[in-house]
Amino acid sequence: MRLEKMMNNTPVTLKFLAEKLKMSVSTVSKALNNYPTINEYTKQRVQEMARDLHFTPNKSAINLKEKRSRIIGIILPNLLDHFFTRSIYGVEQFATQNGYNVIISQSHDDLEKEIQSANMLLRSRVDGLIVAISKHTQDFAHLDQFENMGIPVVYYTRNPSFNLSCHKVLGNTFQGCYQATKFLIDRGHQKIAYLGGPKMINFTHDRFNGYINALKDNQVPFSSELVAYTDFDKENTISAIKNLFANPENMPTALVAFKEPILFDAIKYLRSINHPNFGEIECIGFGNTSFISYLDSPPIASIEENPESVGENAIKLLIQLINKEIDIQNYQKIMVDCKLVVHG
Amino acid sequence: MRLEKMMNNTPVTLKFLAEKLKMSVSTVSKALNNYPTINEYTKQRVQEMARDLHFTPNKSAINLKEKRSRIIGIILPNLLDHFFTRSIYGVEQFATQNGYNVIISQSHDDLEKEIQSANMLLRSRVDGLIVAISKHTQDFAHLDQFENMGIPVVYYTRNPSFNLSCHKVLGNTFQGCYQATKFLIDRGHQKIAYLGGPKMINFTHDRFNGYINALKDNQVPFSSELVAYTDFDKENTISAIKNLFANPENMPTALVAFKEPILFDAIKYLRSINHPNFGEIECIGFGNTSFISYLDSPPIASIEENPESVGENAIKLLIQLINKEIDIQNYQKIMVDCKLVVHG
DNA sequence: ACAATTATTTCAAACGTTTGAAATGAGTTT
DNA sequence: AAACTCATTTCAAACGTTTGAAATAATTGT
Repeated sequence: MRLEKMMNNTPVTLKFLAEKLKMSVSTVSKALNNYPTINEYTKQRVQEMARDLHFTPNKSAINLKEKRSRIIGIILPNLLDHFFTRSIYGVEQFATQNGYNVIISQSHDDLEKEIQSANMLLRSRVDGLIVAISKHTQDFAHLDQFENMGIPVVYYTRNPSFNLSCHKVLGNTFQGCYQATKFLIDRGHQKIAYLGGPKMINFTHDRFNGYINALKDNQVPFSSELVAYTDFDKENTISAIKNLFANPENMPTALVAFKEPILFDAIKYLRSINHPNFGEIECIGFGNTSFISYLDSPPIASIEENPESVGENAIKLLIQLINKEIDIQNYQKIMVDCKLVVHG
Repeated sequence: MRLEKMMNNTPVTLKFLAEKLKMSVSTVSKALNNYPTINEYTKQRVQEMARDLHFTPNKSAINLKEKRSRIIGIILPNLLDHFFTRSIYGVEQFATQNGYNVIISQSHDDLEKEIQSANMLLRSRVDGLIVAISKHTQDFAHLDQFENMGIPVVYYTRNPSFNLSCHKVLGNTFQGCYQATKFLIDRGHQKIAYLGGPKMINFTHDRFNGYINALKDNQVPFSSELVAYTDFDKENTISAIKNLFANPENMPTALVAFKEPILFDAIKYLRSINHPNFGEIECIGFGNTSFISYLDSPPIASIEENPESVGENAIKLLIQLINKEIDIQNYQKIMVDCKLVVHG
């Protein structure tokens, strides 16, 4: 009988179960949902039949009826950056514990694709959205739509710097950079170079401020010669490094870098030119990449951004917003501390 | 007026548009779907109003009516392995081009989680499923459900070795390993060690066969001393390497490894013990990790598995199955060639 | 002016659930 | 035996769409 059903591909619905059991659809529904008004024996019969016939409730129908999907949407630039994949882990963990499923969508740092993803998730009537915006997102109409429909949005990591009226969960990148700089100072460094990231990214400045403040608080003189900026392009990184190490009078003995891949390019270059002090230069970057253990001249430490924790904070906030435990207009800003991991 | 609507949070539906426009719901629906029987002017009015009021069709309702979701499910072990994230890229690309959206779900190599993911996707009535099974998947009931409901499933990369009756898309790991071994032979190596992966993984043997056949075809003598197996545990890799390099009479000059992270552990170990021939040993592993450029003693080449292409082949096959261009029972097996990438 | 044609709009049912209200049935009480 | 409980089941409407058939309106030909 099961086979028949499957052969002609009529899906098993409540109605089908009801006919088989000669009872009404509502009894079947209530039995499966364990309503107290349904007789125990009836429940048993229904549940057994449902199991035997592999009844699978149709989520579309339920969503339609319940006016919610129990789906959380995530939009992020890409899945190749371990920061994001690790953050997803934190989101998923807590989401599934709370009965939510997660749809992940990549923007590939393309605004058009981000808009498409947003529209798709809106049509799917996600109950909430977690988003790390693309590099090029200036206009937020496609994301504002959600709030306009009462669907809460939490921005994480990459977020609209100027626009204060939104929920944010961010790595405390100031604190991370401060800590790293302080660590190097404590190890006796007085000439600490800072290699910053793209100036458009909003936390570039926070990181720089962490560096500056650590110097100041520890009476280490600041020199603008020791600061340079790059992006993720190798050539630019090399020319930035050339500048930093240009003045023999003011030669850095340590380096704090915006992100590990950039740092690796820098280290590689310094070694390739056989820089005289290469062995003594101590480096730290944001990231804590697992590959560090394979490097011959590894950074002395990493600034671990705790992406899982960032993700977890984002989903926790989002669920509170969904449950209206926090008013959607009561905009929150959560900072997640970084941790300095010293490599051994 | 829009604001009112949004304030009391009544979502904009076809019915709402119809009332505003004083026409029937079906006219509105047909106008939005550009039915030829609807008057041009009416279409304009409807579309304008829909735009102004930010009408967003409810996908659940559409899915329910159309009995399909235009969603493809993907289940894979995790997102930290770049093989998988790169393969997703291939899937997404082609899927969105064909009007499908993608839901990604991680099993974390846990059977229980894989079952949950499968059930979730089944309830969501995905139109098709692409899956790389977990390490521990022996029983396939949770995946067979899909085919029983007429939903096609394509297994990719990790797949049930014994069970022939399923659709598969695989990297041609035999060819990849053959090519790598041949490359080393052509460079004059006669003592090529082979470091294999976990024996449970089904393509471990294919790779070994690639190695063996390349030796045979080129009249290089095979020695079982030159073969060892490990898993992803560093300790086991080191003891495997110790065995491979134990006999001074039979010292390898080259090494083919199952996967790059394993190879990196091996290289690291060999250097750490200051192996006398370290500089001459040429290594190749599966993967083509982007970090290779930062290593001091990088592999001479990588076996690029073309994950994007594997993903693309999987989704193409799946869509053909969904469209019934290929019969669901007509099980396909597609092999995607690897490419040897020589590092420069 | 009237039928015949064509263009356009509306009706109504369906998709698979959920759920409060109404109906039924079986005991209990008087 | 009528009235009242209480447990259990069923009814019926609703969620937001789509779509073939039926209805209506507009246009044409005679």
